[in-house]
Amino acid sequence: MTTDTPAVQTVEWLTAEQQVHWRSFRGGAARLFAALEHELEQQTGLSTHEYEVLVRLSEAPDRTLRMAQLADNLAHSRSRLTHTIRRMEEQGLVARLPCVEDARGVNCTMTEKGWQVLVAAAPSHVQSVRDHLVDVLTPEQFAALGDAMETVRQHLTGGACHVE
Amino acid sequence: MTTDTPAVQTVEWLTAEQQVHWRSFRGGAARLFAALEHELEQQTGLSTHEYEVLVRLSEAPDRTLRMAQLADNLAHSRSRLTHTIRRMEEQGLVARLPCVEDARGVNCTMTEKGWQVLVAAAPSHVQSVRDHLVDVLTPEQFAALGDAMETVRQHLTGGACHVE
DNA sequence: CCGTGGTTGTTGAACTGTCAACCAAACTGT
DNA sequence: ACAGTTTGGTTGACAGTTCAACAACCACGG
Repeated sequence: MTTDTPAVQTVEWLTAEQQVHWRSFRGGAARLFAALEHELEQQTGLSTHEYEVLVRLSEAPDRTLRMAQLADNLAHSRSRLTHTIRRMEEQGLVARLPCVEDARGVNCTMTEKGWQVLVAAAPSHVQSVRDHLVDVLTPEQFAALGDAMETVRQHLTGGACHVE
Repeated sequence: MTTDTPAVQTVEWLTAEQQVHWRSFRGGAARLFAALEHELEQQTGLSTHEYEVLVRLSEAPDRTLRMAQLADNLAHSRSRLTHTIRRMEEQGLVARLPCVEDARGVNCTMTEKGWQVLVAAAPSHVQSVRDHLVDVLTPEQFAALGDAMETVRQHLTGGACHVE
């Protein structure tokens, strides 16, 4: 944006080429995530959010994480996570335990059933990711995609973190 | 789950490197879209879905599209679009008219108010896209991102590509 | 020790999206 | 002409998300 132009348009618009790329990105990402969500749901009964919860827990020490850490990992709001975990607890996939060091805290851990469900779900999900993303691109394209989005992610989480 | 999980399955897992890229992509895209959604909502009161509806209509002949075309453009379900359009109609942003050629059809058109709202919203949204995506990457990175996701999109839509 | 302010997590209401059922109009084949 | 099928769009119930308010707890300075 220019400093002192009182012109009608102080905004720097996207070039035609940039707009094409932006729309490809938005449209492609939306369709990709929708397809993955749909296939995971059909094949395993899990939503991608539930799946991600199980993945994070499976990688944590004692397969346990504080609610806040889990929320940060997933970039979900606290309340959203509370609701998700309550539903998963009802299904027996996870359990909540009070946190010893901090009485405010809640430790979320995955149950044996949760582990089984994850192990059963992972193969088909990985296959979906390969089918619709990894194997569709050249290794160089896929690596470039990952690198670019890592830059975007770090910029969003490092720099001026918006309110909320 | 980690890639060196005992592979009982015959599934081809992601390599460690692929997994890093996949997670960067998923995490970066999720945070990016969340940030854009949040900023657009704060600055203009529109959701990104409503914004996209207005964009598509603004580009169509007579600023009018059939419901099904709009739904396909946005990759939204019919019922979702019906709900969205009903809400936007209540806000006076769009209007629905019966379709002459096909009595089943409904033409959705944007009102003058809808146009004004879009014109007012576009600059800040474009700026958000620049701030969090376009200007964070090199032009080459951004172009590669767009190209890769265009490939993904075409693969998912069966190669049938209507220009967005 | 008390109070103030920040953090952690939950709750319930309002909103948005999903899914299946549905109606009406258009095509299809006989 | 007409039953059967397909397409276009809507509806209502349900599931998931957001938002603001809240309760409980920590941490730090009088």
